[in-house]
Amino acid sequence: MPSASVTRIGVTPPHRNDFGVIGSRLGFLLHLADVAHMRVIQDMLGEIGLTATRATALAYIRANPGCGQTELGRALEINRASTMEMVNALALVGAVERRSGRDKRSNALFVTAVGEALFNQFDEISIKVDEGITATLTSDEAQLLARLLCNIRGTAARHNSI
Amino acid sequence: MPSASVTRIGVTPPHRNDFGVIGSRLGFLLHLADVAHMRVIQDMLGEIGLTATRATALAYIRANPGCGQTELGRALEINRASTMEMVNALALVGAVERRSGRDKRSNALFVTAVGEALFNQFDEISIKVDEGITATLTSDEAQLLARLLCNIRGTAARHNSI
DNA sequence: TATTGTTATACTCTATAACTATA
DNA sequence: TATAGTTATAGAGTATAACAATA
Repeated sequence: MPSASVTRIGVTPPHRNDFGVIGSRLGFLLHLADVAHMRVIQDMLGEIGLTATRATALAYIRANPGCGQTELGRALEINRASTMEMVNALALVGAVERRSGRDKRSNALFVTAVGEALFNQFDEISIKVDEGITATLTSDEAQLLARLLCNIRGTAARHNSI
Repeated sequence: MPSASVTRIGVTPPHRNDFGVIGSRLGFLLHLADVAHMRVIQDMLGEIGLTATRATALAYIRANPGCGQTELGRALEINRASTMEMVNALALVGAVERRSGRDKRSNALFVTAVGEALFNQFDEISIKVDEGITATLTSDEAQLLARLLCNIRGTAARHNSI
């Protein structure tokens, strides 16, 4: 997954693990859940040489072959300069290729065979981690959770774009 | 809230907003929701001169007056060196005080009057953002969501500690 | 020996600003 | 004028490693 910052919140004992009134807020719980989840993801991705951002970039390029860097950057919500460095990192390991794009300014990005293999490893990790989440849920709950998370994102995104 | 990294995922048009199979994974949706939510939080906290990590530190010290730096660092899941700098930042604006601790090695951290006022502003923001989340939910859903998020965190945290 | 705080240093990720070339 | 890519530089946040004082 592309990388913005997952603000950390307390977990590891020994500590009193008490944040007062803040500790019961839904937004706080959402963040705690995501930080713990992202830590698992990052640890597992680290073993195959990916970061969450780069893995998401790989997924985006794979789903949108021939996309340009600017478009990728918008999808990942990072600017062109940051996108540049990230594509460089993926190109360096041979996972992504820059080809000539629709005009002489733009690149067209493609996942290589190496990148495809890397993506498959990422996908396995993603599936395994998701199984860890859904294991604690009924299938109704999983479906509801997906809907609620989309709602939260939609509400927040609307706020962000105003 | 203390700060770990919220890995970013695509939001802003124009882009095809398609991450393929990854896009439907619960962990991915969880992260998208949290990134959007944390962006709102960080923006609002920025207006009162706080970061999410520092605000959470403030909440922890307030809930655990006299706690030491090491304990705080464990609660925030950052190491002692990072904790040092964060307490420095809070002390610099007069929100937190270091007093002598239970032995001559350790500090005891306290929220000052300035810090209390700052916390109240943080709390207002936290409440307002949470209202944005719960506005899209029934109260049953909100309660369920809280439980599910705690489950996810618990499962992931267990994984992290092995 | 272990713990607490501290300092110095370095790394990662992202941002800003300015430049080139195309459109 | 606006857009795509690029480069150089800087900032925030965290980590590692080493040190002093204390337990």
